[in-house]
Amino acid sequence: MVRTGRPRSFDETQLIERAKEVFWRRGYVATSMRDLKDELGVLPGSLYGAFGDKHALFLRTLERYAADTQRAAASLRGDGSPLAGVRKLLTDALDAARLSPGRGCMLGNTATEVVPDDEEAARIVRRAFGELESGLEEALANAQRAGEVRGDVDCGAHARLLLALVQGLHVVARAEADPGRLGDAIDAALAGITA
Amino acid sequence: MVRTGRPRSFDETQLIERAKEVFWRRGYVATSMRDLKDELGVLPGSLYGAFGDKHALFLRTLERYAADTQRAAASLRGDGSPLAGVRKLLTDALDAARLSPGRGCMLGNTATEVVPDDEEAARIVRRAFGELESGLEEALANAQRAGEVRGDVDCGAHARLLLALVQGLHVVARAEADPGRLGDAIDAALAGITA
DNA sequence: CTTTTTCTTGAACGAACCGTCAAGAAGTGA
DNA sequence: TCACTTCTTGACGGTTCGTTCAAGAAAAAG
Repeated sequence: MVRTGRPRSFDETQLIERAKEVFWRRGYVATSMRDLKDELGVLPGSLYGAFGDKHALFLRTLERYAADTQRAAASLRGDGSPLAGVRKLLTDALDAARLSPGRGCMLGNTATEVVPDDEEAARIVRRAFGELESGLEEALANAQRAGEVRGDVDCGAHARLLLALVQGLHVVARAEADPGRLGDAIDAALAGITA
Repeated sequence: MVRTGRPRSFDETQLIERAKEVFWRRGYVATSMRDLKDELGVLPGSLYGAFGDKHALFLRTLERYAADTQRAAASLRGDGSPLAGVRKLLTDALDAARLSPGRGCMLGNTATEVVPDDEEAARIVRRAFGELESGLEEALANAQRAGEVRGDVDCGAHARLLLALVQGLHVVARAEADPGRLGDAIDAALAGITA
């Protein structure tokens, strides 16, 4: 069956990408449908027709963000020094916080702002955090096998530490006049486990 | 000059304390003046008369929260094992997250939600984070002198690590089904520096 | 072409928002 | 008691919120 009727004037995927930027920067509650209309250049009727309502659109953008995070976690399994990969994930997070202050990590923002009142958003965030944690744990275990990390280190516990550290860096960097000052916190976290 | 006119029917300090709970739990934007009216049992006219507007009342509650945090940071300078004090501060944070899920740390919540658009709130959060950081650094230095922490540890860097860890624990705990699982992240953070 | 279907447009809706205000209540000072 | 001051009360205004909808536009199907 071929699809009939007037075609969409916008690309849905691209629209979600741009809506993601808005929700990421401003948060769920503070972003109004008027904001989205202005920033996306799409009138309310079309937005509601394509996505349902504000909450559904938000979940779509959050899922997209989570998918990006999953890709970053998966790249930890790539080749090269596992420990260097872990360090890169941490410094990338801090660099992002330095370059785009006031944006943070959308998963952390969502955990803080909407998770208490939104079980669907909670599931997405929980899964993304879980993937990040297990990706870090695997990478640390690989680094351990490669002799980059001391043998007595609890990789699971350290993965949780690093996950919390990433989220904490995003939070603290927002209030810091010079977020670069936090770089040595990453060194400190890794100094304790390197062989 | 003695104060004339009808006296307040409520205790201002107590009201700020209760308003703090509401803002802490729900955040700034999501808390309406109607919510405050209902939870505090004080009508709008009195609230505006006593505090000015919603933003001013919020800053009062944030300052109170920051003062509590400062007290916690100051208690790190108390007697007893400095390292044990540091550990207690971390485990207390996690316990709070376990006992009151969906509340987090009001400083971190504010850093995420309102700091990008509110320089006054930013100053309060920045100062509180600074006090926490320097309190942790002092405690670590004391622990180092007492031989509880290895001599080659950079106490400033590790203080920043622990500050970010506390904030990160609050964030990650919100999405975690069993926040207690994060306890070993604290162990991991301290295992790397103990003598 | 006509019909049918889908999308776009932008005005409009009820609800909720923050903040105000006039009237009454409850104190102090003389 | 009578002024005077301050606080309380709750209705109200102007704005913004998320959402809907009727009318017109643009494509496919026959």
